[in-house]
Amino acid sequence: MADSLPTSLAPADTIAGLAKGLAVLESFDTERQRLNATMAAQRAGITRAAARRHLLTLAHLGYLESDGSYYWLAPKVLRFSGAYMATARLPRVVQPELHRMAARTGLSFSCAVRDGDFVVIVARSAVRESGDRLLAHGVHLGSRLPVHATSTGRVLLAALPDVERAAWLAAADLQRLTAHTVSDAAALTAVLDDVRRMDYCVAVQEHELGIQALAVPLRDVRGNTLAALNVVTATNRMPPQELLRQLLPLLQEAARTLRPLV
Amino acid sequence: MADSLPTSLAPADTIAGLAKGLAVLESFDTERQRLNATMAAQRAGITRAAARRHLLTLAHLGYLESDGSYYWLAPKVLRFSGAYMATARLPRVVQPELHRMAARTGLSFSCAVRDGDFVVIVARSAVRESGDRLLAHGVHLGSRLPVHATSTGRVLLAALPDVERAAWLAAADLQRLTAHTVSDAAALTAVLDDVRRMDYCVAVQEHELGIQALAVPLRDVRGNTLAALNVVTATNRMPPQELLRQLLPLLQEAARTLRPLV
DNA sequence: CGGGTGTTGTGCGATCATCGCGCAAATTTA
DNA sequence: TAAATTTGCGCGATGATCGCACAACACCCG
Repeated sequence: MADSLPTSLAPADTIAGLAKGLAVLESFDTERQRLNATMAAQRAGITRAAARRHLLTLAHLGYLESDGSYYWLAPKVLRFSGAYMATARLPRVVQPELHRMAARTGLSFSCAVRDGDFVVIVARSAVRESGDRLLAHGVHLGSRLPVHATSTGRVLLAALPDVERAAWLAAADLQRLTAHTVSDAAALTAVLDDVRRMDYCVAVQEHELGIQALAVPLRDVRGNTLAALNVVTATNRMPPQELLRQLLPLLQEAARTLRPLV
Repeated sequence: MADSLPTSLAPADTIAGLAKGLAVLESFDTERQRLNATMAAQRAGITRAAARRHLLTLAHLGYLESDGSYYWLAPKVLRFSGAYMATARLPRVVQPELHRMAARTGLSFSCAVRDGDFVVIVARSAVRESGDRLLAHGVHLGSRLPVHATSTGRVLLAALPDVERAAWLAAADLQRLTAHTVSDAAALTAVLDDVRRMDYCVAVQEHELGIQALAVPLRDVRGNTLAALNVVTATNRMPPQELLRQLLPLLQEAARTLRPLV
């Protein structure tokens, strides 16, 4: 139900069928992986009959698979991410730098941009920890993490002009994800002011227990913040001040190197 | 122009707007990353006016970015792959096995399924070679490789029933990608018969010079081939018979381990 | 076992979203 | 500067999409 159809009025030329179809496709997420017409209708905010037609169409085109009643995502949806990854400048130039840092430190680095209330991971270099347990496992390319509880998200929020930031904060639902999540608008504003002043952000166990992250903004030559770079570590491996001492210079250096390239 | 709109007649309830919109979204690929209304119309096989409306809609929904005339993919398209990767059983169960094999051998392993004339990479464990030059670089999650010139593709083709295989071969455009590509239907049939008999496939420099690959089918307990697992090496690192001797047992063992899980 | 209650599948006529024509503005070429 | 070409987009006609409503099915409970 969270974010279904665009709330803003359709701007002149809009294809309703396409918007609804994508709303249907978006309603398949981590929680609801298998939907029937009734559920899809609810989640996408359309009628059951319409949902059925859209599901049928998506299945016919190969984006969904179906047993007749239920539908689920087909691998064909990877086509879009494949095309994005192959063509978009940002992941292409950032990826090698992330690999380099990961190789040097043995830690996991990501690059993220904002999409509404979430950050989207557009590049990542994950390192298997001892054992093959992945840190912050389940974070893939294309993963969506809540913007208010992540180091990258806060860096991106901090880069917003005051009015936009205020508007976002007023509308946002700052869910408490762990006992450490800052879920109060005033408190978050203060945090974001800090982020602006320091030009980095540390988030300790705000999104997931046992995990902490450090992020810096990635700016282009004109000073626009295009993305955020971050590194993730287990809290029991490194105290926050070590995180800053060892990894902040590395991230800042990477951001500086990438500035003319993005 | 290649594969735009579904050629089969629309089956009863189909939302034309959605089908066209997705055709538009699909027309952004590696070759053409930035399109205007005219080009998108050509590639998607619709009129310019319609293309414009669909592009506008996609941009409004956040899937495309635009400077007013040209359009390109926005990171929001990663949402779909993120959802697929988080929910689909296949990549989830295969991924750890790929990592394990990659860690043991220092080589790159993938898992692929077929989508028409292409295989789609649904899971991958890439290993940076000495230096940080990635082997078969540019192969990402969601990458689409021609089915006839890849080890995985042939394993998947070999699993087709005779009639389907024949139908596919009759319609297929077997592009010659390197001097080694088998691009003759009769020759490919023979190759596929071999693949069936041996239950593995080696492809040496057929897709990319200097690269060879070995693939085996991944079957479920009922014997249906769901995907293909493969490993890629540089031709100058390992002669084909070594590839078979060292890596075939590893892949077969992985496929056997995964059978009850997929 | 049968009637009631909720859910699902889908045909159908009305309606409004979508169609592409075609003009005007912008841009390129001569 | 004028001609030729491409692009942006308004408009009325039309047919694709809408959701109602009924039938078929599943399930529960008296």
